[in-house]
Amino acid sequence: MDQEILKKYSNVDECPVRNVLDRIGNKWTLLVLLVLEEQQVLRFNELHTYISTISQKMLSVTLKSLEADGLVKRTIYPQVPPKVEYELTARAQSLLPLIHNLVDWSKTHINAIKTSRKHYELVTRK
Amino acid sequence: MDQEILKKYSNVDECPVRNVLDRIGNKWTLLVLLVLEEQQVLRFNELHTYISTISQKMLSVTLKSLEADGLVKRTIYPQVPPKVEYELTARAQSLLPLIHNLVDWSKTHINAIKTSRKHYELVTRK
DNA sequence: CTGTATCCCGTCGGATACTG
DNA sequence: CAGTATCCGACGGGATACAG
Repeated sequence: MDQEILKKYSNVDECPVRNVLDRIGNKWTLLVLLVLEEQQVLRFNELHTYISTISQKMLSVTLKSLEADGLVKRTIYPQVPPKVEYELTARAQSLLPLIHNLVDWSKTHINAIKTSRKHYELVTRK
Repeated sequence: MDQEILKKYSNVDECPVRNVLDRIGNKWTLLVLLVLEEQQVLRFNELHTYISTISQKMLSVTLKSLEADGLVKRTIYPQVPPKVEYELTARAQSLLPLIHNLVDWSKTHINAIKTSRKHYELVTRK
C-alpha cells in the first residue's frame, strides 16, 4: 500500500469502498435493504409501516440514493392514486451476503465490544 | 423480522450492526485498520506519515474509538520523548476478512455504480 | 513525540407543513 | 398515495494553536 494508493483511499470520490460505505454507513440504508430482501416488493407506505421510526423525508432520500446506485428498482404505476413499488436489484442481492456477514459478526462481538467501551470509559475517567 | 426487531434495528444503541457500522462507516477508521494490518505495529507519527491527509485531531479520535472498542491495542513506553505503539487486536483480525470482502465487492462494482449514478442524474434532471 | 483545546463550517437527519 | 419544501439542531471533521 504505497502513498499513491493511500491518497486514493483517503479520497471519497476515488476510493471504491468509501463510495459503498458512505451509503450503507448512513442511518437507514441497511435497514431498508434488509426489509426489502425479506419482503421482496414493497410500496412506499408499506416500507414506512415496516420502518415506522423513519421520517418520510429520510425514507425518500434513502430510496433515491439506493435507486441512483442501482441497488433498488423503482416501478411507477400510472394511476390515481399513484402506486410505486420498490425491490432489490441483482447488484443489491450480490451485496447482501456481505451485509449478513457483518450483521453476524456484530451480533457475535457486540457484547464484548460494549464491555470494552465501559471498561475504557472507566480507566480513562479522571 | 417483526416490529420489535425493527425497532431495535432502528436504534443505534440496541442494534449490533449499527454499532459496528457507526465506527467503520466514518471517514478514517477503515484506512487505519488496513494500514495497521499491513504494518502490524506503528507509532502515532508513523501512522500520520502513512495517512498524511488525516488531521492530528481525527487520527487521535479514530484511534481512541478503536481502542475503546477493543480493536486496537495501545502501548505506552514511559520515556522522554514519549513512545506509543498501536497494533490490531485479535478482535480486529477477525473483522478484517469481512472488510476485505467489502473492499473487493466495491472494487468489482464501483464502475457500474458510478455509471448508474450518472445515468440517474441525467434522467432525473429537469 | 504524542497528543489536547478551540473554533468553525458543512452535512445528516428530524419536525412540520404542503402538493400532484 | 407518494412524495417535496422548508427550517433547524446536532454532529463529524478540518485548521490552527498549544501542552506534557
